[in-house]
Amino acid sequence: MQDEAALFKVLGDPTRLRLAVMLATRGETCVCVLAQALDEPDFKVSRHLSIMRSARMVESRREGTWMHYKLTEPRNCLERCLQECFRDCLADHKTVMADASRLTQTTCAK
Amino acid sequence: MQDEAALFKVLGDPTRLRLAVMLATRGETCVCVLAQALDEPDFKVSRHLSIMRSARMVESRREGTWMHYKLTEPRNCLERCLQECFRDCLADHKTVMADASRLTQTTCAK
DNA sequence: TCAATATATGTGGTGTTGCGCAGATACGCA
DNA sequence: TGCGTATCTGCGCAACACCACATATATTGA
Repeated sequence: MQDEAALFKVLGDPTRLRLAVMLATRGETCVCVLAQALDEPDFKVSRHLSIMRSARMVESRREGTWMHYKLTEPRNCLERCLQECFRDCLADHKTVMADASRLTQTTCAK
Repeated sequence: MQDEAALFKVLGDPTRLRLAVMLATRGETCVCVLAQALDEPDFKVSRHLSIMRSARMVESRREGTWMHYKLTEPRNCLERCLQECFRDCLADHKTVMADASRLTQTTCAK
């Protein structure tokens, strides 16, 4: 049960929950875009993403200097359920909408 | 988003997650039964239940010296989704099964 | 009123978490 | 090789979380 609780624990921080919903609705996204969306310093976003990665909730892909993050494929019922949750219950949340609208660019500068 | 994260945070502790699943599958249950099922001291179970109640995740009903707890009716999409999660994804978890089998009585002594 | 039972809470100790800052690292390009 | 941009990490601090123990409260029934 430790592992399952750990998943919830990761989502128990507002910044990480916003990131999770963002990735669920947008798919793979790079750190600079996420930081702009959330209006938080990049080191903070980066640190939370690394916590999420430790829990295998997200995975990263490097492309030049940019790091792209996405949700991992759900590997069991619980992970599937939680991702549905992000999309079905949280995507239209006020804060999430504000995060999305804060984006002036949909991808990082090339 | 604070509120939503707070919900996840409550579930981010193994003891509370076990309690949540227990209540989801058994319905209203009294503290002594929960403590026996989880094989944890009653003051610990009681304390975690009170944390869950602060988050309005459970509600209590007194009957004599006993306190019965149950999950609150879900009040939005997220709460509904999480309760489905308890029943559909976590009810057959090894730990939860062990909790259930540890019960020699299905209700507290009368 | 008093004892017994069930449940809740105050307390202190210890470990964990989130934060901002500063500095480190990684990569691309000149 | 050296610079600039993007990202990550070490650190110290303050706040919080969980635990076990002891004590308090609530209720019933003698």
